[in-house]
Amino acid sequence: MNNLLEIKTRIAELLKQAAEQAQREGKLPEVALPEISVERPQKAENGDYASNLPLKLARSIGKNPMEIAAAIAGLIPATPEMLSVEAAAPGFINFSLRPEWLNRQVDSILEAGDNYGDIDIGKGQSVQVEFVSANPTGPLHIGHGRGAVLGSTIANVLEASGYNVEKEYYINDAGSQMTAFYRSLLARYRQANGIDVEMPQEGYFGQYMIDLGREMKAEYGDRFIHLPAEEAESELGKIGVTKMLALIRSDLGKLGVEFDCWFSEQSLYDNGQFAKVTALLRAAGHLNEKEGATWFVSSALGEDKDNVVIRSTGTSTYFGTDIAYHYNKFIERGFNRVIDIWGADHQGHVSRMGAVMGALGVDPKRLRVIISQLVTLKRGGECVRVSKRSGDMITLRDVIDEVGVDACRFFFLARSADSQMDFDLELAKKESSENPVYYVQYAHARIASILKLAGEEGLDFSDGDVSLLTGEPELALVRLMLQLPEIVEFAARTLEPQGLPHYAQDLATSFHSFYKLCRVISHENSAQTKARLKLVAAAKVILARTLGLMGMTSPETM
RNA sequence: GCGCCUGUAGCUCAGUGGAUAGAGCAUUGGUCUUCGAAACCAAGUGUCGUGGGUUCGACCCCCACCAGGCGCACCA
Repeated sequence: MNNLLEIKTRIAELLKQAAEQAQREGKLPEVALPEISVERPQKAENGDYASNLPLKLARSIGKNPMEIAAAIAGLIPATPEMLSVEAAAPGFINFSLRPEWLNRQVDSILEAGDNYGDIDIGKGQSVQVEFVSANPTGPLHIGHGRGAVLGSTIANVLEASGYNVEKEYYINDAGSQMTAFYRSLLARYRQANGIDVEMPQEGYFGQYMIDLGREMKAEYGDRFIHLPAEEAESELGKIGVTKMLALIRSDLGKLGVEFDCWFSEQSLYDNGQFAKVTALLRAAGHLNEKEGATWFVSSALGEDKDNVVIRSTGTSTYFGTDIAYHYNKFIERGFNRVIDIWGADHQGHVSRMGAVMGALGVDPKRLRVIISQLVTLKRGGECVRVSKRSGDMITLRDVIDEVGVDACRFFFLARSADSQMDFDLELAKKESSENPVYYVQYAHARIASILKLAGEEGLDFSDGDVSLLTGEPELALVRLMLQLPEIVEFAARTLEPQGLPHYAQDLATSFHSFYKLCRVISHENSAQTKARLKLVAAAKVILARTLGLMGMTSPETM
């Protein structure tokens, strides 16, 4: 038994066996047992784990929960790791771990090293996490940053949970927004060449397009001026998209986000996959023709209405290609699970994708769409615009430069994807410089500094005896460190990683508090010094792992 | 009008149907001759939007309403 995740399962088994034994012995009536939940009490005085099984049973048994609790608790055998099993009002059974078991785990943590926290709920299943996927029509804004941080962290957590993870960026390099981008670029390029032309109405008016037009002129001169518009658009467009993607890739790199695969929407047409999928759907009766367009009959699958997949002009809609894209994900590439992270403006798209799963014969549970709510950027309470369609904007890069990568990541992660958030630049800078981002990193740097000192003094603590770690601050820190696998498990199961930053803060608090109360390197007590150095080294492992999962750095000095 | 999300401390936000609802910021008081004071310790603040319901027990589940956001295209 090497971590608390296993202990939790073990406790549930013990409870089940004890309850069944009580029933056999006639101490409890024979009723079906409810699902046994084992939780972590909020108050330390209630032990390390608790179960509400007696409270749940009281319903069907019609007995006082405390009596049930006492009956069950009395039948739970002694185990090497458990100090006590107690019935507690109003009907809990509380479990406390032995200090001598707890402190021994410090050695396990050191042994596991960077792998501590790994669990195996994924069992090698393949899962694709697709996120950001912004049109390559301009720089990323703060909202994309939120999706990027969320997606990369979810990918990290799934990886740590035993999944085989692939991170993908879907490049919308086809469709009407790209056409608008091409036309805008041609207009700006012509303007850069001194030709007085108007921007297309649906165009991208940001300053970056003017810059891009000038850049094209600087690099290619008037090469595209004399081409027919269509040809110029396409030639310029190809180069422009490449440049935009490079920009996006570098912005994401700055945020610490990298992808395994950049998947082109256009490729779905080029390799015939779109045609293949529409043929399949048509054969299965999911498509019909109406008003000159081809519709997906989602109303037959429980949706409010049908949706166009191929316009009367013959081009596919976003929805249409997304069907082919998901066919590709599930059928062609065979991912066991797919997680799509979309912005709030794609909300309406979610339920019809569910219908698509049905039409493709794929279990809808294999697709999970996470909607990350809007981010409004503020500066001292004033709204700042982030739209790339019009005018000046603050880009993701600007925010990272101003606030810092680690602070950005921490801020995004601490909030649930479901809540829309105000990102106040002033507040973010202020809070991050004082707390909680640097607070956590400071704990790591402090530990690094202690270990450095130990090294300078030639202290070898590899033979440290962790059983000496019996003080309350020491054990409190150990208890918290051992929770990492549970934090990872929860995040992986719910795909909500906001537990990580909160856990990181708790760890830091526990460490700082320990540090204040317990002198680590002491010349009077070499055995205690060695034991505490082990504890501190293990705390460093846990902090670094937690920060690593969040995609944050673990500084040795600050 | 319909759908999704949100409403918790002055502010920004956590909160797996359970035991006295939490953290940071801000505010107020203490702590540095010893390993990093970017730290520690202590104090205070809540009709958990409102009203019903389910339950032994609800911030959490259900219904209605109020407020804010986002969708509801042959845009993406």
